[in-house]
Amino acid sequence: MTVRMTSARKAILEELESSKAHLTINQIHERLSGRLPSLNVSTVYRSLDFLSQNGLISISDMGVGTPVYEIMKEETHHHLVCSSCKQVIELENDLVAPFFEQIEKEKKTKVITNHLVVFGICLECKEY
Amino acid sequence: MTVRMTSARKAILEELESSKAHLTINQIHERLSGRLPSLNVSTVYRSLDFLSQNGLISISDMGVGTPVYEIMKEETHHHLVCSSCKQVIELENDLVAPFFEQIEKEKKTKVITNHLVVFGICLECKEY
DNA sequence: CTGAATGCAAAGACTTTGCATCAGC
DNA sequence: GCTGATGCAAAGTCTTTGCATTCAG
Repeated sequence: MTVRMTSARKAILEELESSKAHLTINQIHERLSGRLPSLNVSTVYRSLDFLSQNGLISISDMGVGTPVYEIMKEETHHHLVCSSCKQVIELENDLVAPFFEQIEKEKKTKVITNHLVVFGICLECKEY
Repeated sequence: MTVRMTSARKAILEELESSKAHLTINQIHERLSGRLPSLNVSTVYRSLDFLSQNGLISISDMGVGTPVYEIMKEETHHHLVCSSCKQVIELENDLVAPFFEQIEKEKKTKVITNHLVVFGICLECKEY
């Protein structure tokens, strides 16, 4: 079974790559409908399945109801999402890596959370 | 607008309390259909909304496709889910608390992740 | 009593699937 | 040219909603 890099898959990867964002299925479909007017939602579903199965993209739940998809990078990256204003704050790897190492050591597991999401209340929202 | 502790809401809370588990909407509905045969799924949806809005239960994504619901406890609790065999391993609070404290200090936020889920590969699955 | 919560059925949204056609390789 | 991927439409699943009825306070 040979794998084909089709225009749909390529377009999805490019969109996720260039936008560097977490996108929902519908956002991906909308954004691509300019370039690929006949692109069907079912193809987006199938392509996202394919790409995540093959480790090219990752899936996270950021608390918006549906999963979001993003390009899989070498570097892990992590976010703090404000439960109140939904703002996304970056958590530097230096902050998270020691925690993961600790888990791996104590639990003898390999952590593969490529994108950790922690929920909280941001500074601005705390003040009101 | 007065709040009513109805039999549906009470039954859901009791079920989550006694099972001490993460249950999906359907699991909750099934488990209660013995006690409340006429309980409708739509009531389960509405009740879970209500209970989570009011901080009595929490919602997490454990990677099973649908969210799971559980009783909100004073103590936070955290899990490592094996992406391969789906086994759930507890992460002691002692392991996680310092990490959250670090985030709160550096980001000046309040972390309210009551149930952190980290994905990984467990010891057994690593060996095969 | 009163109005919030429920049951029911219907609508809506989201996701998957079968099959003929298309297009990478 | 093969065969995997796509488009389309239809089916399936999950979730929400309107409305009459029920029941908690």
